[in-house]
Amino acid sequence: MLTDKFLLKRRRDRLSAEALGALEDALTDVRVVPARQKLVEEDETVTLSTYLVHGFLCRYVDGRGGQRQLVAIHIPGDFVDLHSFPLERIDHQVATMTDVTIASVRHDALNGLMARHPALVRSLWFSTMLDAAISREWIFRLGNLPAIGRVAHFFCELGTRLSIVDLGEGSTFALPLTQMDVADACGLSSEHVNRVLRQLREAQILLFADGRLIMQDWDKAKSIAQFDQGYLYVDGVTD
Amino acid sequence: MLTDKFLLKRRRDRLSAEALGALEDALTDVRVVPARQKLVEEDETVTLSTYLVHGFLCRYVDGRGGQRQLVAIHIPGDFVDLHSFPLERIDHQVATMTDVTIASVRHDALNGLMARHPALVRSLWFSTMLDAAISREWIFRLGNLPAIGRVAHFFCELGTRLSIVDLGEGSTFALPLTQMDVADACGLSSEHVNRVLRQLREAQILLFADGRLIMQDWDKAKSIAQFDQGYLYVDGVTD
DNA sequence: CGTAACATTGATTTCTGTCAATCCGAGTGG
DNA sequence: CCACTCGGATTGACAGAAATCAATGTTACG
Repeated sequence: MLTDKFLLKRRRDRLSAEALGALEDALTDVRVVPARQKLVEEDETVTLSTYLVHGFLCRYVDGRGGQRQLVAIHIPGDFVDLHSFPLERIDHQVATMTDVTIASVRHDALNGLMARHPALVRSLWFSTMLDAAISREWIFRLGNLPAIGRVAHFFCELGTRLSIVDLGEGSTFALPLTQMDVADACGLSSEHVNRVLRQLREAQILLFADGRLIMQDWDKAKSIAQFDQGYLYVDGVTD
Repeated sequence: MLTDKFLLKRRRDRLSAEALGALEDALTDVRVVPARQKLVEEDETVTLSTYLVHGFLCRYVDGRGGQRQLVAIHIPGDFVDLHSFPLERIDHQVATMTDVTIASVRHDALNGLMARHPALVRSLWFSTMLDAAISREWIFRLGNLPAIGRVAHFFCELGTRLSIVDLGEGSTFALPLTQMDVADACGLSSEHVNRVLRQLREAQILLFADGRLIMQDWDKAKSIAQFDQGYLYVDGVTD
């Protein structure tokens, strides 16, 4: 099922099998898109939303000087731009980071779906609020953490999110991003990210290379990152 | 009416008079709270949401070192923590910045309201998505702008938002924040904010003193801030 | 084999934080 | 009415973090 990972461990059980089935059926136009392609342009009026089945996707804002600020990273199970459903227009770019498999839902189909399955409204709204909670944490990361903390926080978040949807084995995660991507997410230069990654590697905290993230010491990483997964709203975890 | 400013110039007309009236009626417990009080604590389970009638309010995350990172500022007409309705728990603190007048809506009342007025769902969801769009812009501000740009961007945003709800006269806005508040929002030290404010003042771009913001040169301010109000979703403005 | 994208390292500059001191205005209490 | 205090604003000197600039290395791939 395409929606296997949708809200996994995040109150997924509040959705009836029927509602989930209806959502699954509304997902059409499953397709593969190659890495590094723009999917949606800023200011576009949007009439459908994208659900990510496989691969990594990002949303970003372009600065004047050609810099790029990532505002979100999406992993399988995420609705990428569901916020465009209430907003109707999008204020940033959406692009693939790796080869991805995506599916689409037409906004008019969503309207019908929600009318028939009221519980779905809450789940979809909740899903967009999860993204918002993650955005807030990114604000904290950028505003309050030094470079090493930002990078550690970024990887703590992604490791945790990947675990939630059962991607990764133990502390090893497939994460085929470049150091430039990490830099764009953390508001740092790629050179500095490189230096920080060396520090983290030498301190045996985490290893990021060859498109793989290995969390060697979660406790130390969380401490440096001031990371607390509460904002990810995992079932049963308040922490 | 309490809800006079709710979604003003933001598709407010999509709400019928009945729906808006029902929302107004659901707002109870109108009260005044003094400046610098916590309203909601992190990790609290929340059963009601706060609507801001008058004054300024903020949401923030505490860092380990006692630093404070603002993640949102709210002005009259904003639902402060409507996101707690789908999330049910809150992952940050809510506090007043000035004396405020607030009203509350019980979440169970919202459920009933939404059942009777389906259009209200979209409006409330939209309102939380506006907050999310602002969060994304804060990420851009913190990740990509130098100090002077961050401060200018912060004031461009607040000036624009205050204009939208008809607060402020011309380019003058009552904005009774401290330099420390600005620092906490922009991820800077208060000393540096002070220096940056002097630069902006000497360049005749903007003036922030005595609880008042005066935008002297919007164009220059927007340019330094790389500010584009598209993300505020003002009716008819795509810009 | 050559090229291009990405990673790595070093030298230097720039920006911003920290520390320390002073200033100012609004209240407060004697 | 005036000294006092306190929170906030201001300024300067200095230290530290991260950007920038410049090379070099490495790998994958056509």
